[in-house]
Amino acid sequence: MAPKMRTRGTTRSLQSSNDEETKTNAHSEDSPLEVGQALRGKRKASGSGNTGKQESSKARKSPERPQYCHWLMKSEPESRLENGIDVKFGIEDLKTLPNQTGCWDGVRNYQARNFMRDMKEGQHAFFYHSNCKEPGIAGVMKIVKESYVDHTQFDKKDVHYDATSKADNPKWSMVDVQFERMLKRFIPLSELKKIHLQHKAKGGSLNGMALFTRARLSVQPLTREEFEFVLSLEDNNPL
DNA sequence: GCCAACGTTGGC
DNA sequence: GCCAACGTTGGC
Repeated sequence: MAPKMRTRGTTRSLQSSNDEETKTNAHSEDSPLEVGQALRGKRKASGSGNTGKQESSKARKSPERPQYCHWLMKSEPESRLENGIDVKFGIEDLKTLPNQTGCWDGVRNYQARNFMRDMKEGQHAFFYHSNCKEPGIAGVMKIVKESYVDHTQFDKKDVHYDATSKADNPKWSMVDVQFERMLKRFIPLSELKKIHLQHKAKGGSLNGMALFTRARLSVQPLTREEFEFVLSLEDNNPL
């Protein structure tokens, strides 16, 4: 493996992939849940799901979560220490890994985790730079391995070690991502925000973009329309 | 199951 | 560095 670095909290870190456990498959049934669609308003107390277990109640019957096939994943491109460890991991760092591929570990938020569990091989995700001088979308990556157990949850030395997660029932998952390309130009959050506001007022593709409606989620879904709209901005002049 | 306290995210 | 937004925890 390789280096490892992490991003904050829910965001991720990475290391080269390799699978040790390819078969682990986290997915299992344990499913997830929460949220997805539900969350509408504010978080309802019941939590959204939360902990892996409780959702059981049957409340949710439907395995029906809307099927998304495009994603946005946040990571911090600038150095920042968390428990003495640098969590920096920008798109340039991903390019540096063997095969330009790494595992997106360190996600410790159930909604974000569940979105990763929904990811399918071959789908695309934007690499978003957060908590930095110029936040925004830097490039595109591809999901190259579907969700499996995030080993960092059991590593006491890791920033995202989770003492509450048991080996026989791991809480956290990760996927492997491969760098695909940089955007032709960096699309800053400020520009996306202006467009979002316009679209909210008069209609448009970025009307309900999760980046604004669920700002703190580090792994979020995009509709095809949103994904394509963002890509179309590459050829425009900055707003 | 409710909800106040607490912790984290992440823009600014 | 500040702090608003919001997810999580835990008492009751």
